[in-house]
Order: sequence, then structure tokens, then C-alpha cells
Amino acid sequence: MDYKNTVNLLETEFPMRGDLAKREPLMLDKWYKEDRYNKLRKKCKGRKKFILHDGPPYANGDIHLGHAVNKVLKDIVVRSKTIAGFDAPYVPGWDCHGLPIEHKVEKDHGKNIPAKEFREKCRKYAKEQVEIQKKGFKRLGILGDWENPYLTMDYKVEADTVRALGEIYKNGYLQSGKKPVHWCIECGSALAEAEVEYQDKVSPAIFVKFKIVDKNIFKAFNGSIDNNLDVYAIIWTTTPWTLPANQAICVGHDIQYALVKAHNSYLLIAKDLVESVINQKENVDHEIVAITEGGKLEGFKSQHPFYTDRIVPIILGEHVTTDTGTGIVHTAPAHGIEDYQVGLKYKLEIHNPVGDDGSFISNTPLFAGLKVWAANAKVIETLDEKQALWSQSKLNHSYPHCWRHKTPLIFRATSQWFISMDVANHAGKTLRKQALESIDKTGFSPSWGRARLEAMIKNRPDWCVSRQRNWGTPMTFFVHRETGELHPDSYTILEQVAQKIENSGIDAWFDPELTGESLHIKDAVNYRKLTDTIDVWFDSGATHFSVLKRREELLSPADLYLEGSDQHRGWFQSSLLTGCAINGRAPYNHLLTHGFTVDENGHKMSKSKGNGIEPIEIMNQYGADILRLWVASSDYSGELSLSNEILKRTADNYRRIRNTLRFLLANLADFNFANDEVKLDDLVEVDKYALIRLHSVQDKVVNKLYASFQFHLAIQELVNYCSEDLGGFYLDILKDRLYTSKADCHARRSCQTVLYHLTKSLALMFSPILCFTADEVWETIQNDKSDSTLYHTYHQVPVIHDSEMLQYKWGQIEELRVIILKELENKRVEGVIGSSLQADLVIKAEEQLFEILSALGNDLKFVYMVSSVVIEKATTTDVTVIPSSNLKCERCWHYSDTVGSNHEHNTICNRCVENVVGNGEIRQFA
RNA sequence: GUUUCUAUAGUUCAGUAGGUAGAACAUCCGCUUGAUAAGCGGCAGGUCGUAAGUUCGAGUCUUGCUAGAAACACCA
Repeated sequence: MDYKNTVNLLETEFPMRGDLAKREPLMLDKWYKEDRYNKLRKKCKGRKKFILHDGPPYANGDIHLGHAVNKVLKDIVVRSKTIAGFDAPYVPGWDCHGLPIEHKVEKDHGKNIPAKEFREKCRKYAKEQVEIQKKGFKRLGILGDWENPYLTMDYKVEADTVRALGEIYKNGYLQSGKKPVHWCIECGSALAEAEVEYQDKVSPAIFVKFKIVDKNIFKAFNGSIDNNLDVYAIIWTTTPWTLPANQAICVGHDIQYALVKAHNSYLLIAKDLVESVINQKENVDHEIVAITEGGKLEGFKSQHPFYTDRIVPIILGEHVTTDTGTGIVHTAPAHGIEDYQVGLKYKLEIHNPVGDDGSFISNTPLFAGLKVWAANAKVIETLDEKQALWSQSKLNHSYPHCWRHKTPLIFRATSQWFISMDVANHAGKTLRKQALESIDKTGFSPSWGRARLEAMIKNRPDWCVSRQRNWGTPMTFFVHRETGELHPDSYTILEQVAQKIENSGIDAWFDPELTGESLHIKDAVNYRKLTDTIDVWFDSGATHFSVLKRREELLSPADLYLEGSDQHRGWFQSSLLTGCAINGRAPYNHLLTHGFTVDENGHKMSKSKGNGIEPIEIMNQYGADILRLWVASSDYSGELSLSNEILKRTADNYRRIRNTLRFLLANLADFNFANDEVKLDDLVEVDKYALIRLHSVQDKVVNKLYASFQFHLAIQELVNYCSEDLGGFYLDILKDRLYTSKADCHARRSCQTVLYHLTKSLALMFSPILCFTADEVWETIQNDKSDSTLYHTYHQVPVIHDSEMLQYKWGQIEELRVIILKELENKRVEGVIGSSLQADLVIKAEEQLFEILSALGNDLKFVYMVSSVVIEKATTTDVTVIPSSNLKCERCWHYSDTVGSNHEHNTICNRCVENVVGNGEIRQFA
């Protein structure tokens, strides 16, 4: 008789190899045909909501690894929350306005396109990009409302973005002001940072003397000083034309300044730069007579070098260095960002004498009508006449140029709109204060996010929200032609306009037919339409207002915003500010950030280095589940590193998981839970122990690790569990029972009952990460091709009584197993045995362990996978391995003295006879 | 340059209140051939980025340095 046919070797449709690259797309087709997202929404109706609000990626270009990491993390959150019993809708979004798209369209169609047509082309381009990215995200297995995403260029969203600005205006935060921007004289317009390129340029470099008019400055110094001599602070500049706009000279608080006697006057220069400045001229006798620190110079007045009616103060600035120049910086707030910022601090006038065409306006003394470049020479000449020039030379340095004209740019103050950080609202609170208070109430993962955001809010300047662009949400205000004031009815006018935008998009505002008159605003003739657009960060920052509040299935504040750490400066902040300015609080309760992707050496990925890896390539080679597993295995609080080796290791882990699940499914192929379940109290003891372990692992993974978004610890716990608890212990010792006991006997049904719980629990626990594989398992175990893990909550693992006692007992048994395995290995190395079933075991054990082991009786040998065990009471624990002298049972491979004792079945043992022709063996413990 | 971070075996990660460094995977060796392009066992792998300091004692606390990341700024 061929006893092989009497062994329960089962087959499963669940393939060993995932073949994910090929099969995932087929699964996706099915999922979308079944409309699983909407089906899920119906099933979740009435549950507590969990809102993860999607930060909109910019609609330009194929998805890269960073996108993939971000979306996969979001998906793991959404899926794990869903399975934990929440209603967790996910509405993906896209950021559609803005410069990069304008550039792309300009590049493809030229730049002399009428504005309306230009915007149409931008809209069309953005739409195409959205579709491309959407396809990639869906391929990743991201679950979401892909049929109805939100786009910042949706008419409704555009209208609500306008309304959001209206609310901020109503609450008193919107202000006009001047700010220096990169200005191209040829374009006659402001340039964005991205349109600026740096090229070398030769500029005049001049040292200029500012006479200090306040003799009290000597009190800042110690030393013997001649009070009758004049003091000149020397500044250095490479843009002489900015001197007409000079409002101050700036020193560093901690920098040492020297009073240098030369040419019968005193010069003020940073101590470290004295020689280099004096040496601009030849043979100057000089002597340092006193030293002081910059902090003591604050407030003293000096005389502007050529405008005699202008007295400018010495101020302190953090940007002052002693690398070059004199350690004293000429400050023209209209012509430099740092000058502007320090100017705000000291309330300096932002005086901009330069017109749109780059020439000085008509009321500028000395230089009216001159182009700034021509003015350079004239300024130098004037300084020389006034004897305010110490020296001049040329400097070749890197300087900003227009990327179109390749001509040098200037910094020039222009009228802009700001959301003010420091103006108190009706309740007496500034936006900065509200934002800081909101940060306090927000949760952060990792926790340092709070400090980072806080530092940024504390230091940030007012938010300049106006842009001189075409493809953006318009600032739908009317301003007075002369005063520049907003129309008194702005709030109601804005709502009128918003309604039009809701119907026909932002073009409604740019339509020349839309005028103050056509809207019947008061005093229309004296008001003009603003042509500025809003900073695109405002669009996305206001989505709590334009999306969360508007869509029925969503809520504001959201439970969670989840983005890369760069968004502390970006979306987290723009959302916080609009949230506070509109509603007085942050639009989120918790912020979670992840790092960026780097290679195995921790270097960022870039095309030029050639160390980049494309998500599409990973999915085509390994499959989305591998990519997802990599994301889940990484500690995303720092950088996520990826290389071919890391991918291979990830695929190794995947195979282990998959094979464990396959083994479970295969051994459940003849098991029907409804009919074959063994009641808890009747389970074989080691099966109870396995359930206890499963319960504890699930509790940790679900309630501790998933709940705190520590996915890498969850996956580690799960993989360890599959390897250690299951592969290395439970499943290994179960094989004998599964294969050799009678198919429908209690012993076998007992462990199948546990395998059933195991499979369901594991499939659900893996499903937030391995969404494809888990559902593949799920269809098999449920025997229902249209079921999904998504439609279920975490498995209810049965609770075993006396779990502590059983854990202790089996813990002891497992500990001894380690010693036994080592001893078996020793004998294997000696060549005494091969398979552990060739061994008989003699265990010497202390009293307590002896009792535990003895209680298992005949079942103990199955735990240690040997042919027989003899236990002896002793004072110390000891294990002896003896090769069995019995015959090997052809069927169960145990060595037994009963082999041959049955005449009809003389090649198998009595246990097997019972299992083949009897009622099946009895197992109580293992 | 500033701010906020990161740095533990080949790889991914643990390391809780400072007390002789852990896991999994991979490598290597062996067993098995009834999870088989699988499974099981065993050995080996680390001066915890670096240098000081605090301490009886530091991967764990402090400081400097180096390398890497993000954001911001700058070249007057």
C-alpha cells in the first residue's frame, strides 16, 4: 500500500510566487469595476469619522519616489483606520495653479498668447498632468475617491479660495505694503525666484564714507580720543545706484569695530577688516585708537553722503558679516530683502525712487531719468565730488539675471498685499499668537515637528500673498485709483464675484466686461480692478475652507495632515495661517511628517548623480506591494533610503510573509469553519497557546503600533512573528499533526481552527500595507471573490482562559527547546543523526520543569519533533540525544518499536494504523 | 551661514529610568525533500559617525567636530 496517499497533503490556488507586477493590475481592474471605494463608504456609514486631508501634489510631471512614499503612508493610515472601525474617506487633491505650469505652457506655445487663451492652455495642461499622476497613484493601490478628487482649479474651489481671502480681509489681516522683488527692466515686471538665474557680472565696488553727526559716539569707545576730529563710517557696495534709496547703515551686534585714525579723521571699520580697507589706498598712515562692539553703536546718526537733508541711523542687523567689505552695510530697504527686513524692524521708510523701466523717477534729486546702470557712474562721480568716496574698484561676482533676457535684475520695492502676522484682530490677538497657540494644541509625529513649526512661525515675516501672474486665483478686489485703499464694500463685492467664478472659473474676474460699473459698486469710477493673483500656497493652504468644509463626507478640522518635512514651511504653515485667520484655529489636530528618499549612502536622489529609482520601475519589476512594504519597513521620521540591495531584502521579507500565508491557506483547504470548528475549551493545549500568542501580537500591532503610526515596528513585529512564533515553532511542530492524523479527527480540526483565526487575523493586519496580497488571501479564506479586507474590522481573536498559566508553561517548554535544538545540531554535526526524528531524547529536569514536561505525556515528543522522550528528575537540566534503534515508520517518519507489529500494515507504526483505518489518534497537548 | 533633524552588525530596525550591545533578513555551514524556485537548525558579523567631558560606570547625558537631510537666507 502506498501510504503517501493517506497523508493530508493539500493544495491551494494561492500561488507561491506573487507575480505581482503582472497580477496587481488585474486586481485593480476588478476593484474599480466593483467600485470598492464607494461600496466601502456605504458600509462605513454611521461610524466615527477619521479625516486624513490630502495635501495636493503639484500637477506637473510623472510621479516620483517621494510622491509614492507620501501616498503609500497616507494609504496605510486610511486603510488601518478603516479596518480599526472608522469611516475614513480619502479625497485626493491636486494643486493646479502657479508658475511651473505657466512656464511649461510658455515653453510649448510661446509667450505672446492672449491671457485668456493662455489660462485655457494652463487649465488643459494641468488636467492632463492630473490624469498622468492619478494613474500612477492608482497603480500603487492607493484607495481613494479618484472619480471625484479636488483640484484647486475647480471652479468651486477657485470661488471658495476667493471667499477664503474675503474672510481673512473681513477679519482684518489683509494689508497693503511695499516689498522688494526681483525686477526685470526688460520685462517690466517682477520675476519669481524660479525665473532668476545667477551669472557672473562685473560690478563697481565702492567704499563710501558716511559722516557720523553725533559726537556722542565717542562715548561708545574707551581710549584717548580727540573729540574734535570727524568720524566716518565706511560702507562697501557693489550697487552704487541703490545709494539714493539709502535709509540706514547697519552693523553687527557682536562684531568688533575699530576707530582708526587716518588722514586726520577717524574711520569706523570692523576691526578684522581694517587692513583690507585701508589698503584700498596706498601708503595711508593709520592707527587703531579704540575698539568697541557693534551693539554699542546702535542709534547714532550719520549724514547721507550726498543728500544733505537726510540723516540716517546706525542700526543692528544679523546679516552683517566680516567676510568682505567693511563690516558696515549700506541699507536701502527698497532694494534688498535683508535691508527690507531689517528696515521693517527699525520702521525705516521703504523709499523706492526707481520706476518700472529701471530709471529714477522725476523727483529724484541728481539722478532723475537716469537708468540705474547709468546712475552707477554718476553716483560715484557725485561721491567723489562730495569727498565721500574712499576708494573704488571692480568686482566680478555672481549676480541674478533674467532667465529670458539674460540681463541683470534689480531689487525694487513694489506694492504688494500681505497677510499680517502682527496686527491684532478684533479679539486683540495677532495671527502669530493665534498660530503659536494652535501649534500648542496640535499633536506632532515625530515630536520635534512642533519645535520646527514654532520656530518658523516665530520668525516669519508677513505673508506676501499677491503675485503678478496670469495662472492663479485672482485677488478680486477693487482699489481706489488714488489712495490704493480697498473699496469699503469689498466683502460683499467679493461674494458677487465668487458666484461668477463658481460658474465660469477665474476668467470671470479677468473678463474686461466685469467692471465696477457692471457690478454696480458705489463710486465705481474711482476704483480699479486688481490684476494680482494669489500666491498658490494660499490655494492649497485654504483647502480646509474650500474642500474640507464643502464636501459632505469630510470635516474640518481634519484629524491628520501627513506630508514630507518640507511642508513645515509649506502647506502645514499656509494651512495653519489661513485656518487661524479664518477660524481662529489650525485646520488639523495632528501633523505627521516623513523624510525624503535617499540612496544607501544617505545622499539624496538626483538625475545627475544617477542614483534615483523610479516607482514605476519598482512596480514593473517587483510590484506595488514590495514598494509599499519598503515604505512600511522604513522609519520615515528620518530619511528613507533605497537601493537595489534594500529592495531585494524587502522582497525577501515579502516572500516569507507570502509563504507563511500560503502554508496557512493550503492547510485549511479541507476545513470549513462553520462545520469543523473545535470549541475553545476543547482545543489541543498548544493550539490554545498559539491563540494566546496571536492575541497578544494582534493587540500590540493594532492598538499600539498602527494606532501610533509606527508602521515599521508593526511590520517588524509581524515578520518576526511569522518567522519565530509560526515558522520556527508552531507551524513546524504542527506539520506532523496536519499531515498524518486522520483528516477529520479532533486533533487536526483543533489546529485548523487556530490556523483559520491566524489567517484572518494576519490578512487583516497585513492589509493596510500589503493591500494586494492581503486581499488575495482574503478572497481565498472567505471563498468569495468579491469580498475584501476593507469591508471588515480587525479579527476577533478568541480569548483563552488561564492564559497566564499557559503562557508560563509553554514558555518553559519553548526555552528547553532551544537547548534541545542545540544538542540535536551537535549530533547532526557529528553525523550521528540527520533528521531530528531519528533521535530519541533523554531529558533531565528539575522538579518544576519535570512536572510541566511530564504533564504532556506522549505528546511531548511532537513538541520537540523527535521519536521519543524520556524525562528524568534531576537537580540540573540536561539533554541527551540518542539515535533511535527502532524502525522508521514509512508514513509518519517517526522511529517506533510498533513498526511491524500490525500484520496488515507492517511498514507503519500503531499511531498511523489508528489514523489510517481507526478513528484517528487523540491529541491533548500538542 | 541660520533653524530643525539624522548617524547602532552587509540590510531594515529595537535598545525603555545611564550598569558587560538585541531581533529579523542576508552571508556561511548543516539538515530536510510531505510549505520544495520552499521549510528547519547552527556558526559568524558591531571599538554603537568622531573627539573630549560629566559619572564608580554612557549607545543612552553635555559640548565640539565630521558626514548626510529638509527649510530658510545670502553674495551688500
